[in-house]
Amino acid sequence: MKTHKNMTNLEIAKLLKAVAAAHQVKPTGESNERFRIIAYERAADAVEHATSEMKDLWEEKKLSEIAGIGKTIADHLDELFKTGKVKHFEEIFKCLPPAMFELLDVPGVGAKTAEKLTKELGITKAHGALEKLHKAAEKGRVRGLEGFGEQSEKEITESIREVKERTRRLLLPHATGIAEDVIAWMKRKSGMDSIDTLGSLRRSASTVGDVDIAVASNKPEEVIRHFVEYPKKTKVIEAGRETASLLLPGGVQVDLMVQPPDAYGALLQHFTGSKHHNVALRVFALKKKLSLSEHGIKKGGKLLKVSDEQKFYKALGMAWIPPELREDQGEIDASVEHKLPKLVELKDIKGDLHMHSDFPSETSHDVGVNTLQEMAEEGKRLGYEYIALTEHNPKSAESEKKILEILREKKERVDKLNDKNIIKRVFNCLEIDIQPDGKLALPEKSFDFIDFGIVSIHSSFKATRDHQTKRVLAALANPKVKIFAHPTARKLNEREGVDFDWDKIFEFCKKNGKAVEINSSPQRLDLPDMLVHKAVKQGVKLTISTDSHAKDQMIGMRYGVSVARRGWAEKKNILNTLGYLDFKKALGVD
DNA sequence: GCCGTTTTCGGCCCGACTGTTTTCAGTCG
Repeated sequence: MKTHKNMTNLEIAKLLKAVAAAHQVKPTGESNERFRIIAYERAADAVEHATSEMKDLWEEKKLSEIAGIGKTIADHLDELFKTGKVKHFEEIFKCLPPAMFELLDVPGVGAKTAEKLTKELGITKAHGALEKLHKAAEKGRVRGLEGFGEQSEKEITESIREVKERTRRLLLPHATGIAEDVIAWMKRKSGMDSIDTLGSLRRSASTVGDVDIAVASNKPEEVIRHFVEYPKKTKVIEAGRETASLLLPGGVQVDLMVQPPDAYGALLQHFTGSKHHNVALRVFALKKKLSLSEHGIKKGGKLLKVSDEQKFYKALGMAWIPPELREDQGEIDASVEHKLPKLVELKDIKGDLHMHSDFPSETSHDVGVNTLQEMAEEGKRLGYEYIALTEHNPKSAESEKKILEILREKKERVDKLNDKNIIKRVFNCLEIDIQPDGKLALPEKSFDFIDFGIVSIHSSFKATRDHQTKRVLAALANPKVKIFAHPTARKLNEREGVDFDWDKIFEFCKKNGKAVEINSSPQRLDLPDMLVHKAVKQGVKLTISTDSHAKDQMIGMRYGVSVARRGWAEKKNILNTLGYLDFKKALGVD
């Protein structure tokens, strides 16, 4: 494992996973070995999902604040950031081929298998390790090894191909669409008491791997027979008595699980996850001498079947936990103490504050496809009291005179639109670029022509955390700027978000009455849920908006609401749940 | 190696599947 001083969270996570794997392969014989492995895996997981870069936390001496990182690993990371290496880790990796850690990415290959393969096949270097194993398996050199056979060789070949072509994770709306279509097909058949999504889809995570669906029925064979007839399938992967899997175009896998109604609650709970939630829940249950599984709740060796989820949680002495919260972020304690948040709902939303009409504002970014009026009418249809039209700012290359003309023209058109009283208010706004130096891409006089501005980053994603933080704070300081839009600027499956000092940004927003946006567009879902949770804890006001470039995208508000819910947001945390007058007052606009 | 309203020592989730084996280890979610 190569290490250096500026390792990213992803690289550090991989390093910690490698340490765990090394311990599995080279047991020291100590009795706590098993748990040390688990501890390193947990730490790797925590680093991978942290909302700040470890290096930044290290500079602030806050490494141990991450759950799963104790004194020992914090010390190792301290050494890593100071010297670029960790002596203790190097000692552990000694005599192990670097190639083995690359093979861990292959599904079905764990530490033991990886080590055996690299040793037996003479693959040592990390670079190109996957290709070498792939070739060896294709040539039939794996089947002869002890503990391997034709089956496992085939498995390896297929898994590596899968890794190479790994279809990216599905975006939430895409996965939702697929699930809704499958569910509609299933409902054409009678004999099903309930049907629900499972897994990350049911928890409304931003991206989804497989689409998993649960059915309650006393006739599992019939349900499965109907399922495998799903017209859009490209292949039936497997069809057993209680489970079946289909492959859909684009490599999307849909799994179905069927249980009788009297055991459905345990099934639903178990396969909704998350893994971390379930582990924490079982630890909690053990203290009450209860053992949990997908089959039900065991007490003194006796299995209690559970028909619905409410009963499942009630049997543990807790309130039902909304799926969005099941990430082991404190929801179990909150549930026990009956302090779960009352999560915001779609019907609470009173307006959409980020959208683009076809008004020609001479921008260098995309314009929308619908007129100002069409956007307002769609807002009315969705039951909103207000919307904000936030076209991108005109190109800075235009003369100031031209820019002011464009903005005067837009203001007139919005004024006229407001005279028609389609909804209570159409706010005349702009989405303004935050330039690399923190200046806004708009002449000062322009601000007289708008009700308020939302600001966002569309370039210069790479810079130090300190620089990026100052950049945004400078932009937010403008009194007409009210909302920080798609804050991290991440694009799911495409680019990581910008690294900020969130404590500073949130503190500034709270103090100065600036709101932070949860952008609902499928590729963004930005602010990410973990940071929403942080913002909620710090008392920062949020908005949920769609960033629609066409009126039919405005329906996507539900996905932003999902993100808010995953971040523990209640109605009171979201500014655009307020009625028109209260909203105006809260945002400080006329 | 981590962690703490039953513990600063002594615990640490549960079950299924798979392939290669004669009774189980490794991996996964």
